[in-house]
Amino acid sequence: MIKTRFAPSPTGNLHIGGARTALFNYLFAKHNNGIFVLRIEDTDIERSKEEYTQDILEGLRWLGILWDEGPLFQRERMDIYREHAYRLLKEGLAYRCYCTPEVLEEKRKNALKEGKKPNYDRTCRDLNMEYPDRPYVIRFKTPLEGQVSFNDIVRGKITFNCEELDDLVILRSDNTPTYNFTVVVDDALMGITHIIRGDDHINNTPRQILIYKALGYSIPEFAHVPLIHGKDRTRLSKRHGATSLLEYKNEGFLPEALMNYLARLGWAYKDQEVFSREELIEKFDLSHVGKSPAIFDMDKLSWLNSYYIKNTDDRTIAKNLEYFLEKEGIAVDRKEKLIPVVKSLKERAKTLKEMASMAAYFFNDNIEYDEKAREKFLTPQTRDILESFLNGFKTLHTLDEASEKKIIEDIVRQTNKKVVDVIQPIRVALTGRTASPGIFEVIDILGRESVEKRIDRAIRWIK
RNA sequence: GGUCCCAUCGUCUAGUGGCCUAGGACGUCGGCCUCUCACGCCGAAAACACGAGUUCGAACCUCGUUGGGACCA
Repeated sequence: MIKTRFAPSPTGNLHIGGARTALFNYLFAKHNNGIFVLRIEDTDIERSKEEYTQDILEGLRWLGILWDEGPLFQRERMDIYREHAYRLLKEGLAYRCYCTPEVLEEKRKNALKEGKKPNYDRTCRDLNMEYPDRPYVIRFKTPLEGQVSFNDIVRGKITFNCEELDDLVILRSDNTPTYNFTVVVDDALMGITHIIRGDDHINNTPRQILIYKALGYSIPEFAHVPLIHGKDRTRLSKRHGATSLLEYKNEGFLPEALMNYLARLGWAYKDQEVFSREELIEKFDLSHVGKSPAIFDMDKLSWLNSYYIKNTDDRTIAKNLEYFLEKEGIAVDRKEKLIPVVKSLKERAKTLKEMASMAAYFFNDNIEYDEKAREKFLTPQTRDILESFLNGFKTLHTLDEASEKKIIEDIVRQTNKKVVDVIQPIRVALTGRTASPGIFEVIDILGRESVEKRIDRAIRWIK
């Protein structure tokens, strides 16, 4: 049974990179009918915050990355780590180190001065006595020589020399375990078979493998996926913009679009660009994950989002639109307008937020005129056009495009103007802007009463 | 600085020794459509980092150089 996990530490929001790591783990597990576990690595009490945990959980739920087990919290498992640390101590695979931070700092400086590596010099490794009254840390006994290598699923064989690794601390003097130790204990105990994580962890892997071996647990498969970079080609961080996945939600992105985008960042399936969740699960594999870092490209995300807006059913979009309209403070009193509005706007909006701002004028007759639009199209010269249109419009028994068109064509003939010159003032009168869906569509959505009210208001405004 | 990793259009990528005159997508530019704005459609520019080798043949294999990144300090 395949088992993967996503193990963020709640020291920050869930960002794009973390979300993609989670996604790959989720897709790989689902593709193989396996289990996806969520584990919160909150051992760093200083920096871990409850709000970050919430952000992570909410972000994953929003994206639809649902976990089968968890969330497990490392803070509740401290005793387990301690037991493991003392077990290694008892078995002679770890040792007590009494060196104080000051001494260590001194040693590090000296080593550096002599041009040596600033590794711990293993003074306490072969100490055969205990000092019951002195504080100590527990260090792992790293083999003095030999190599550790592993077969990374995405990168192939990676080898490290043991001399490069020093005797890392597994339990601090305050009795708290360290990162490289807790991950191993947890992954082993939870039966994780495939560890898919960012390649910033490659350097940790050999130490972890050594710990697996010392503990007598079987070693999982590793797959290190490249990090996501910002435009400046460095690791994605706060200064690259969105710090939380939920900001994308608030900006009006569809979770399906973001998931699709994230999946294609570092992974490809031939020439295919658009994937539903089901298709991703069906087609995802680690062998087509790339090795080089990918740069986050807002333009492409934007394109995918508009694609998904166009191709998602109207009711779903309408529900979202309503949410965004209300968030912008626009009361949606006439809900029956929602679907028609979506129909005409889904081709034009790149995000739901943008759609809401384009939809605002449909829901309130007291529209605001865009300044430039007003100056250009609501003038004494266009008043006649508006009046003619209003008069003609009032005589209509039924509202249909053909007869509305006829009114406009008549005005065109009488005034000797171009169609566009007649329509634009009407458009501004009805929407307040120079750009909108087709004028007959707008009239249809607005309905007789609103149209007359708005044209009339524009005429009075000119006077 | 040490260790490890990486390298195809601006960006995401296809490519696993002959199918490559290097394909697709976003973006850019040009055109068509058109009541505005979009959508859509058509077209264009745009890449195998460099140098050696292996081979009949290399984007693909090997080595080196250069560049980039991550981790540790």
